[in-house]
Amino acid sequence: MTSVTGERVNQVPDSTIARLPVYLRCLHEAQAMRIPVINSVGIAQMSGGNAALVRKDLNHLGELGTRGLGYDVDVLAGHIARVLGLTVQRRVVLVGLGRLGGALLNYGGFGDRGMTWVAVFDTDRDKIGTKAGAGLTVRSLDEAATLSGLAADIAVITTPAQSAQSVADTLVAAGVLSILNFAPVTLEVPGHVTLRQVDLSVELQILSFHLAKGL
Amino acid sequence: MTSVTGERVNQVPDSTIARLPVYLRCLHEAQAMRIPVINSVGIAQMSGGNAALVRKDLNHLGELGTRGLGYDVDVLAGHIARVLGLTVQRRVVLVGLGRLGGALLNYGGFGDRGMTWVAVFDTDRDKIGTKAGAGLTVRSLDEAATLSGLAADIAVITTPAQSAQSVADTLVAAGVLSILNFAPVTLEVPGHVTLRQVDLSVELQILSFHLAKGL
DNA sequence: CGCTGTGAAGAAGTTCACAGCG
DNA sequence: CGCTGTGAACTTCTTCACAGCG
Repeated sequence: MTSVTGERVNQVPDSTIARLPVYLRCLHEAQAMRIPVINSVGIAQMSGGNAALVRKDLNHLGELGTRGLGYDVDVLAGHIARVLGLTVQRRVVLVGLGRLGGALLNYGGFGDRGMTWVAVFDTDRDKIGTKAGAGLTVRSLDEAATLSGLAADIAVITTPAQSAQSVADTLVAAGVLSILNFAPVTLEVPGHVTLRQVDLSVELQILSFHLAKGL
Repeated sequence: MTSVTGERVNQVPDSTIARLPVYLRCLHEAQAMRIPVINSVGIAQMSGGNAALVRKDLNHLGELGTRGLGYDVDVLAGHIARVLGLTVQRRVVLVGLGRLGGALLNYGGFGDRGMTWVAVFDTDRDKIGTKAGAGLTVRSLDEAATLSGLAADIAVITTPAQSAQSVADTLVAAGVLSILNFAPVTLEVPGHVTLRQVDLSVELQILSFHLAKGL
């Protein structure tokens, strides 16, 4: 759907999208430091990237800079937030209230911008009915009907690997369009669902490789 | 020691390295299912990738397959583990025993293959001296001498954003060569140190973008 | 005949270098 | 004069397509 607003956001490459949240964080830091204007070199330093790439990335969102000056921090932050869809409040559900799930629930960085936890699910009878963080009561995922009624945008899976696929199936059936999976399995979801895998042990193994290489 | 075995591991591209841990996980699943041989199509399905790419990736490690058959699961798993340096036990320290830190400490997936927690640090006086998971006692990072004595390979940072850079500096000074940072800041480390950033809120923001894009 | 290994083609992403505007 | 915006060069990654071996 070629968006009525005529944005050319569709053309923003994935690699750029992955960097925008980082730029946004840098801009928030700049705001906290009362810096009103920043140039591509400054953003590159703060984000650990390259200035030319920063310009290319930002240019995908439009011509937001002023030649000879740089970018207005507030304007740019607002623009990135809008492109990332953070101006809309996203409704997020957590499935699997283990330690990691609990950590995410109480992780300030989320609720911060655009994300609201709307439900917590677990299969453990001892946990169901108890209060999780954020004032939410832990429920059973069996109530798929309940899930549909939540109109959740994003689901975060922090269950054991063995249950992750069936949880994902339930979520997809309930209309969830985006899944962030922390379980160490490759999930299969229909093409219209966006899936991101975060496997913590993969990260450690990559570091291990670099240690092995460096000797 | 420029590896007596004359490996050509140095030429393995980063993108391949990032996928090897995923292939390894698939092979472990195959082992659990008593599947002795697997072909590139099978690995591609299990890992959610493309068969040609799987072959290219694996071929970087040598000619490990048998034409007309596929790859011996055990042999391949062993080879990948060796390339990733998982045959050596890696000594990992955790800095910042918050909820996320606690979750990682007790996350089975780590201790599993090649990773051993050797110390836990925190600045909170109430936590120092108490037992964390894995039978470790929480210590103060002030004792940088202690840290050096640990001969840690990898450090995992789960402190608040504001303290992460100074923690990283301390770790680098103590000789740590690989850092996995969960704090939402861009860390600066010397070139010889490998750094990986995992920012959980970045992941959610990327999902948010895809929701926004899909209308 | 099936599946790996691989050159060649193609796509995607990054860096360069500078024109052009404020 | 400084910094953005951007074509063009370059590099890296992925896919294709098939030769070649078991």
